[in-house]
Amino acid sequence: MEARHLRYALALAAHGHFGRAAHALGIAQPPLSKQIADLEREIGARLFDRTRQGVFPTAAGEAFLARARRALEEMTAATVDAGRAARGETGRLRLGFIASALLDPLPDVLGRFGRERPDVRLELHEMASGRSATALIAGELDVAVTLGPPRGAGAEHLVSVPIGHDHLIAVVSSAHPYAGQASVSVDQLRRQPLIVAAGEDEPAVTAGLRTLLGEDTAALDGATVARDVHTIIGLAACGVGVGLGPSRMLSVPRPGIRFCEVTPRTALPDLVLSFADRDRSPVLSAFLDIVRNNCPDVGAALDRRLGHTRVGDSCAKQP
Amino acid sequence: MEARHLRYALALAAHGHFGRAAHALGIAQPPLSKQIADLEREIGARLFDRTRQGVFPTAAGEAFLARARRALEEMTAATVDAGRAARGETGRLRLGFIASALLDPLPDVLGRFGRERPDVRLELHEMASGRSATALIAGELDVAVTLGPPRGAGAEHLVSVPIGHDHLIAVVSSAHPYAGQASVSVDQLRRQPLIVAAGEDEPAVTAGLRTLLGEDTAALDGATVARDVHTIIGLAACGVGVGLGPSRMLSVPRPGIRFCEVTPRTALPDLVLSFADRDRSPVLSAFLDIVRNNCPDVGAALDRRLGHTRVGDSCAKQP
DNA sequence: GCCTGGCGATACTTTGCAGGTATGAAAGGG
DNA sequence: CCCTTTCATACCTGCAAAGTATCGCCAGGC
Repeated sequence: MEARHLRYALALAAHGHFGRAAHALGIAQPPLSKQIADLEREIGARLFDRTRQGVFPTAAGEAFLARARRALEEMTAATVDAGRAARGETGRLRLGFIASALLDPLPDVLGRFGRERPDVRLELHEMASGRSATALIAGELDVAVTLGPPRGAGAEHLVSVPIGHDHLIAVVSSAHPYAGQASVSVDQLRRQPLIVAAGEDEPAVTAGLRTLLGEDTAALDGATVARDVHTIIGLAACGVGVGLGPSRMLSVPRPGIRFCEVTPRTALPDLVLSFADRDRSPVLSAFLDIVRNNCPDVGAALDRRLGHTRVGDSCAKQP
Repeated sequence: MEARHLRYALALAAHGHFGRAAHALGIAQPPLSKQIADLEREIGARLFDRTRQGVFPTAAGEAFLARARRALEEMTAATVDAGRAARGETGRLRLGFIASALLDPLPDVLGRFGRERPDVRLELHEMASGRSATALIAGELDVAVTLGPPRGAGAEHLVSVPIGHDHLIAVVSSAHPYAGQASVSVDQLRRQPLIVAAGEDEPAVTAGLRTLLGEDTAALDGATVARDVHTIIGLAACGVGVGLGPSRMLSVPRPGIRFCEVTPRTALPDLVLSFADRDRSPVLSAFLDIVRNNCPDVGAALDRRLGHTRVGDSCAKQP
């Protein structure tokens, strides 16, 4: 049975007349008679009563037509849904991100994306950079925002572009001795309990801190390890010690705390956006477009990485 | 788009390999490639990613395949449903019947029918014979059980067979003077208030009573008209008068009442089953089969009426 | 590095069937 | 009783689906 048979049967039922139904279908009457006859033979039951007063569906015909209508609806919906998915209007985007990214670039990007693509399901997974990288390589994520570019087995199949620079700053309670200072030195830091958000899953940050503090591993090893920047700020506000985190923290001012620069100024690993280089998903491409529009320099970096293979070509029509 | 395209796309997705999918479909590989290419061109989007590791649906492909699966399911369901409807396993039977038919033939017939055809929706409409007849002619009923064969415009297109004979009996309260009698005479009836269930919608019964009681129209005109036999019995039990009704009433014995024959014995119009002679609905034919099996003489009458045009031929396969 | 094998795409041929034209058969209506 | 209407049948044509042969491409192995 072919879709043609369904269309013909529905037209015949709608017009109640072979000649008019055939005309509406743009074919002659005999082919319609034959197709209906073929259909009835295949079904093994008469679907239409041919009377002088017109052609009417039998009970079997009514049952058939109800299903036929739904089948054709599904078929047109298949085309529509596929088109929407191809244009990235529907689908899913699994994003892994480091918590601090929620401070600066993500709110804008996710807001725009949600507004532009309301029917795309955004799956947001806050995780450390190392876990994002492995999940991305394993195909469990579509995009990742990490501190520093992903490393390790499989990372060569990822495209990574920096989407934000950062340097280290300190945060202390307003009551802290350093609270009035514009900046704190490395020596001052060594003399205080530290609060950092750098475990084994954030190798780039850990390495940066180690370089800054020199061989004095004691200061770092004794530091309180927080899971994210909000915890750093919270602990610092309690006076537990000096919090060390990305300058992105400045975007969340809060009473009872003070921020200080760290001298010497210490660059942190870039905030990096990564995705599989084979991934031509239109949803991903829409996401990248938004990231591109959000910060022009990122767009340039993206274009450099992707060369002339524009993401999104996969849904282009043939000439 | 044709159903073929859906089947091919699903096979390709299932096998992840053009060659094997084509083999499973019983065609060669190039036609499959072409059909998939045609489909993708029609949709305007690539549905499958051809990689070294295999052929995988894109996001658009996944959306398409989900709908395609449902469309094909609807199509097979269309065949199945049509077949069941053609065999009379599903559908609807609208039956109009006179209330007294519920005393004798209907309980058996409806019980069997419900057991044999559990998926047929039985629509039961208790109504007077006249209304049944007009509803049947208007196509609002499929079968009718009436007192006497339907008459009037359009009745010639109905097939009617008697399914039960009846004669008039009387019913009185146990306290009634006639209660001890085996039978009551016409003279005795004329001397008592009567209770009958014969209005203008039951012309055959009214005519029968008028013949019995002769020119003394007063007895009949003054009679209480009940809507059904149960009301006749109820009123008679209250001592309101002498109830006159079909002998079928005997099948509902009840304390506090007595039944008496009426002399002379007076035949009532036959209980008649009617349906449109053009109606070849398999559900109707199944219903008639049950009626036929329930009482052999009815079967013979049915066969005589229908001649060699067996009901149910409409769903026979061509040779 | 080159060969080889596997896979999908392409080119060309064949064929089956959808669709067109002409006509027949049956049943109402004037 | 003929004529019209309507669906079915017969036969022909052309397109497109399927088949055959081959190409191009990439990967993996010697």
